[in-house]
Amino acid sequence: MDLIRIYQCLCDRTRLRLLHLLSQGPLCVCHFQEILGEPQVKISKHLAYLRERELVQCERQGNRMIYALPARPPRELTANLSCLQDCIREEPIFQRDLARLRKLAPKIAGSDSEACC
Amino acid sequence: MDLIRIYQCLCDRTRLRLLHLLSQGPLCVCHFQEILGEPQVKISKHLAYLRERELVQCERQGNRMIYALPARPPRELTANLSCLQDCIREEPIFQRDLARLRKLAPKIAGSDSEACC
DNA sequence: TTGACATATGCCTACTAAGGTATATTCCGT
DNA sequence: ACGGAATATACCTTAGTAGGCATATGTCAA
Repeated sequence: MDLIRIYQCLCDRTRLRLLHLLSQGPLCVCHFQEILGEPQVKISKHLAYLRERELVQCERQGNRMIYALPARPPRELTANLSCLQDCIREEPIFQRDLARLRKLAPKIAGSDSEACC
Repeated sequence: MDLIRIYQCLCDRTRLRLLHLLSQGPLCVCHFQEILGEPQVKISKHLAYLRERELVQCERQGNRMIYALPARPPRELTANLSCLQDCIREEPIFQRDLARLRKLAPKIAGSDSEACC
């Protein structure tokens, strides 16, 4: 039952924030740190949790790790992420995360080169 | 953040089955036992878990407790339950639960009187 | 009031999870 | 080969969860 793995991932606020950001597109760890304002170890551990349960993928890019939603996510994940979007539309924390993400967007666009952290 | 309470409730298989049945209508504990085929204490504890987090309501009816979804469920709950329905449509256990529920339906209809367990 | 039935609760054990601190790993540039 | 940056992991503590067994509570019927 994959569903349960998914719900387990969804029942932590930090992980919800990570997944929410990821549904806008791939991101590297330092951007998560910057947007969430949480310590590196916390972010890294939650990403590991998501990775082990295959809710996210990652790929090394030089010094950094770029995290993304799976290329072909299972139906249940897609459904739940879109339900999540619906549910949090008005939650301040998620709005704030999104706002911060948009501020970083220009940097990220050119990030093949550097411009990280 | 109510959402997290909801996801916490959703990350156990027994509770998913309970909620799934409840979205068809109210049920008493002994029917859950019969349908799920799980021990009374297990069912009862999971119902208590759901009750404490306000995902279900209950009402005494003589000797029995009738459980139901909240009269006016929060948006997030409705959304997630309908997402759940979507996701499990083809899962055998849930189909089987549903089939068993339908077999009980006649009994339940006349259950104001007795015909329980 | 007693007994039987339906349901809930207490206590125990094993497991998982979250967060923190310290340390390891991996890659880059020099 | 070395130092620094980005990220991951080990280990610890605390707290929450699941399930089982035994027992308690509440309600009815006689």
